[in-house]
Amino acid sequence: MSKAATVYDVADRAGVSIATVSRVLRSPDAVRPVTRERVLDAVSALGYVPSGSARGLAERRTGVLGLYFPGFDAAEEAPALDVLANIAGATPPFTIVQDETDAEGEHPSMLFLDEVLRGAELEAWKQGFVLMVGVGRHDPDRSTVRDMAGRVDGLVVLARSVPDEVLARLALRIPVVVLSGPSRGDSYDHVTVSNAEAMAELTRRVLDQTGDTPPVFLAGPDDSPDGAERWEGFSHAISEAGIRIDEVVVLRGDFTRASGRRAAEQLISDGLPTALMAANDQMALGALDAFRSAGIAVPEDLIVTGFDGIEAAALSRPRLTTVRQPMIELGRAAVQVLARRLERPDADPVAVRLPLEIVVRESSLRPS
Amino acid sequence: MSKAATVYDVADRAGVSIATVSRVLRSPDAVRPVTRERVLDAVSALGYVPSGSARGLAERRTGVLGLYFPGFDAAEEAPALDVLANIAGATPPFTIVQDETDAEGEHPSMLFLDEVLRGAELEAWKQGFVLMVGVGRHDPDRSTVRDMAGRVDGLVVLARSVPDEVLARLALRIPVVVLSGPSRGDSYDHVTVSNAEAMAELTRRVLDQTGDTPPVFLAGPDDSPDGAERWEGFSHAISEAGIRIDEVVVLRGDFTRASGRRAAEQLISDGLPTALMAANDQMALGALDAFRSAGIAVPEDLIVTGFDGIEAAALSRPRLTTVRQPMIELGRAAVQVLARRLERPDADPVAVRLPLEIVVRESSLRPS
DNA sequence: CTGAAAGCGCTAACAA
DNA sequence: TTGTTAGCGCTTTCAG
Repeated sequence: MSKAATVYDVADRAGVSIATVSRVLRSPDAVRPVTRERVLDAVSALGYVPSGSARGLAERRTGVLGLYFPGFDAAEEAPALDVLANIAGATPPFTIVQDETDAEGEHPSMLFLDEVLRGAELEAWKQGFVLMVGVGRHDPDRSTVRDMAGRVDGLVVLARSVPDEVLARLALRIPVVVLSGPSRGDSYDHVTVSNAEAMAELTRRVLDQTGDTPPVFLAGPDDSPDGAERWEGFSHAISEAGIRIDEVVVLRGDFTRASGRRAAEQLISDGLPTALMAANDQMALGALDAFRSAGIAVPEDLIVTGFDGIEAAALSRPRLTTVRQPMIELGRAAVQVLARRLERPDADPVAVRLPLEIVVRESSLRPS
Repeated sequence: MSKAATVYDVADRAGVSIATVSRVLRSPDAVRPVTRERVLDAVSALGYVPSGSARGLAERRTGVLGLYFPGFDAAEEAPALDVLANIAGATPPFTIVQDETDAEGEHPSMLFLDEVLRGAELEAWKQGFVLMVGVGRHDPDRSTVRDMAGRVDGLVVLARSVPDEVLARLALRIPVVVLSGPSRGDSYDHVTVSNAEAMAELTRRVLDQTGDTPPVFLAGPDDSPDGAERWEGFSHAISEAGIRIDEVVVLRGDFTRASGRRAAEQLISDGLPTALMAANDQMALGALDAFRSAGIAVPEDLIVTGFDGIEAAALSRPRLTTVRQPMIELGRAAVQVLARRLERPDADPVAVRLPLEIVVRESSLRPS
């Protein structure tokens, strides 16, 4: 790690000019085989690795795509993990935990982002890009995202993770794709899902079973755009069925399992509805927990539905009816749109809307 | 997105030199407030975003850390997803799936990497770095990782994802941390877990219950270093108990749930052992599936254990006894070690070994 | 086929 | 406090 070799070092050693070194690396065929060999020898002898910065500067492109997520809110307080305490031998190689309690799986939205990231990764890989993942800090000026914008060829941004005016500025420099959230008539490319439509359909199906008694809606935090769209779909279907919206009981949670549990407990003491429709799976699962503890049978006593299609929803008892987000596809689509934009910089902005999948499972299937 | 503004543009517009522009951005206090304001105005007026490449070149550091993973083997054949087919309105907003069968959750090692990535992300965020995630292609020359190496300040590499000689060359240019896998006496920093010791302990505990009848071992693919270490721990405990290794039945799987199921089916027809110890959770869960179908009771009829501590292992019935990898901590530790190395480039290489957690659940608790 | 030289956009002495 | 200037390492005409 002394001092990294540069083109000059390689050129010297091979007895050629730096231009030739560059050629050998970029277009090998434009160089006579003997010369090429000499250069390649020098390259490996010196352990030459080209500087991405220099290359990026000269080429005016980096081959890197960026993915920007909002910050780790909860994780911020994660313990400070002191690695140095674990230098080999300093700690026992394992610990033992007896019979721990049922898994909670309380990573609210991170699970979602993990999968989106995986999809993005996959598609970036296919398209020959590397992905740079940035996580928002709570800087007033959003400098992280600006930093990223300076080092990538294009940026995928999670909706509402960046203030509009900052986004507008970034878009001046590189193509930006907005992921999820409402697709407004702006000039960015968008990749979204049809939250409202799917929730409306799910609601219709629940109403088919419950008749005219409206389900209770368990909403998310009121600053969540997804939550808002889901509510919109729900209320649309409700009105459509001729039920007055103000007859509907709406409980508010915060997308965590605990808040679902609390909501269910409240219902248990206030009197059970025919159905509970939650704005996400975590809350629905929490409710399932509470109902089980109280000896209330789902779906016999009431129907429960979720939204998102997280893995735990398929593993619960009863398994949870939900709407599956195409998380991997969202990531892939975003990168694909970005790559396309890079090729045709002035095509019209596109709004890609991926289909959701309504997954009907036992939690909503009332035995007749 | 016309032509991105540069320092020169900003300087012109603000009527100052480029040095002053740079100063305003790097050390604002070194500039008279009025001048600073003028520059900042020009910056926003022009939507100036500094070029990371130029900055990186001049500063000789990028503020980016790299994380390199081996390629998507299976995913390679992932469907080619044609986004353009989904331009808004072109497809139905949702589809409906009735009563799908039990979730498979067949992302072999990706789940592991997801979590490691999340940990790395978290720590990078804390330390003020951005993370660049690269996924290996099957290039003969490993150009992806070399490309990455050229654009980051330090690199975390998953063990065995990069040939030794390539790694050695990269390490000439930037610090490298090797994640997981055996920590040999090389000059890199290592972050690993104690696979063998934990597996040995788990085996002892199983033997406590089964007495001298040796468990069947369900191994992973033979090119997996983790798998090898686990086998090593298992066989160590076996010998220690005075059992001859060649008395042990070893089945080989490929870490997938399906292969676990097949192994279990074979046992069912060949005759049940007292215990089945799998080299990872996926296979153990597959075995659980097969036993359940066959009406065989776990742990009453035989004990089953896994390894890794994936979420599904906590949600199965019976819940699976396993050894939990500190995946998030692995990612965090790797980044932390890297950051530390960046500060003190010539400290001795460290080998961090994180403790595993043996999680005892019902699948291994024989009722007495 | 190869070399010379002009940038790419920014930082950091060094002067003023 | 501000400006001048010399790189940082690489790509890419343009000559030869």
